[in-house]
Amino acid sequence: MPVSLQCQVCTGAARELFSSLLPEQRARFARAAVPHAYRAHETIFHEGTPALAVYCLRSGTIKLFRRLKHGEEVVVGTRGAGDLAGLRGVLAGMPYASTAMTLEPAIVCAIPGEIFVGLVRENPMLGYRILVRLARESRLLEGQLVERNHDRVAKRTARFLARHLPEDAPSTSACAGISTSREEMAQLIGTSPETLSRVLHGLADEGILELDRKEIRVLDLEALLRRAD
Amino acid sequence: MPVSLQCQVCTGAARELFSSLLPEQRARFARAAVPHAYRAHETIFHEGTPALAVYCLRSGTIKLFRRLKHGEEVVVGTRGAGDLAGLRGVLAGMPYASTAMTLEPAIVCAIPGEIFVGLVRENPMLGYRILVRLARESRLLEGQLVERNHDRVAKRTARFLARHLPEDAPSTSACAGISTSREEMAQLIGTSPETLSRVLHGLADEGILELDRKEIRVLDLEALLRRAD
DNA sequence: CGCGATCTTGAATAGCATCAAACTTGGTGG
DNA sequence: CCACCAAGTTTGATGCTATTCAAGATCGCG
Repeated sequence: MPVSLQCQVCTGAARELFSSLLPEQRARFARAAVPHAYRAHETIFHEGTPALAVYCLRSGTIKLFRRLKHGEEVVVGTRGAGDLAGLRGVLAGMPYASTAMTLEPAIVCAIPGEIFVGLVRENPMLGYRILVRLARESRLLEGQLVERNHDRVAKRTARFLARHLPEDAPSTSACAGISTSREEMAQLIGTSPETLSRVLHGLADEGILELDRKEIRVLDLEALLRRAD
Repeated sequence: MPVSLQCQVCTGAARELFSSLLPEQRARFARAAVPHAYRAHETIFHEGTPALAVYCLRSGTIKLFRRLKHGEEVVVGTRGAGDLAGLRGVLAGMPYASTAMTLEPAIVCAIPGEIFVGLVRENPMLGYRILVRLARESRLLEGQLVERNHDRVAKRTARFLARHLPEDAPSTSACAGISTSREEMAQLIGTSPETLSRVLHGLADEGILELDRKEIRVLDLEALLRRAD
């Protein structure tokens, strides 16, 4: 798949992150960064392989997951436009701790680790911004994994739905923008497809949702949010 | 409890972390840092309060935990000599995500957040080292929480015991340095005291451990490690 | 020696995964 | 246009792990 993209040093959502780069640094960045258009369900990097690059999402969504010995995939996070992936591996100088895979078509810039680290080390402002971002991300990760340990599937599902409502959601009748299969949705919530199905139909029976193979409509947002908390 | 300690800018395990400080910076650090000797089970900072300081452990051990609505404590990590606590809150400019409490008597230096952030921003080498540390810590956190989600209590217990063996452990007869009560040990493993008791006695019945109210002796390290994996 | 705290043991139960079978749905080709 | 197939989804039945509640055992300590 030949790509005729050129890295503008993230004109997108990550622009501010890199805004402190000097012209020379910016040029170095742009020269080294390799953008690539991925289709849905393509792997960007594999758990356990040397962390050679940091990936910057210009568009699309990806999931990060670990594979257990048993073979099962555990999703540890998702990233969207403007987010970075593979950051920790590169900084720690260790292999990637998880696999990154696109959930939808995505445009992703690969920034070689050495270049990235070089820029971070010589540009304190960039370093500080990365630090803040990593700190925020780490807090969030902790919260999500604690939540997954201690909240019931029903609650997590409600929260997941609430998080994926389109912005322009009318308060009583919204449409969850879930493009993924039930299998994948179950993974993101951290449960099995069967259990998810039961929970979803439970909510439908109570008139909170309306289910359709392709779409999940929220009929009673109030009630949904009540369960999400 | 009046303390006559003085901060040497961490002559201990965290020394290398701060080794890049220039004399003036080092002096500023030492002036601002406030060491304090805590007894066991004292709270260093509370979840939800503004993150005003980074804490650097000179000696002792602490646990970090979140309290759920239900009232239950969820341990999200432990820190020992040379480790930092409260780092993410200060960097993210957000309240502490967890509460820090000593498990044993500990000597801990409080470094005001502004001073810490100031030093990090003006000393790229320090910033980079903090970054690497945070990246490592975050990977570890992720691994531990995933493990807690998907490994059985028996396995986690075995791992916990293996991690807490004294260094000079003879291969077949070691003594786990567990000073805490069963209640606390259960918290650290992420289970209930009752379940922990059952698991421990299960291992004892198989001749892997020998239990005593005050001490846990490992009789068959091989077998223990086999269960830990 | 007795009392309170901690630890242990037992029984009942919740929540979820798993297995397996029925049921949709969309696509394909006759 | 319809029959059919494969993939995805739903539903039911069952089992397992760990929690919870409750009662009993043990220890340390006054």
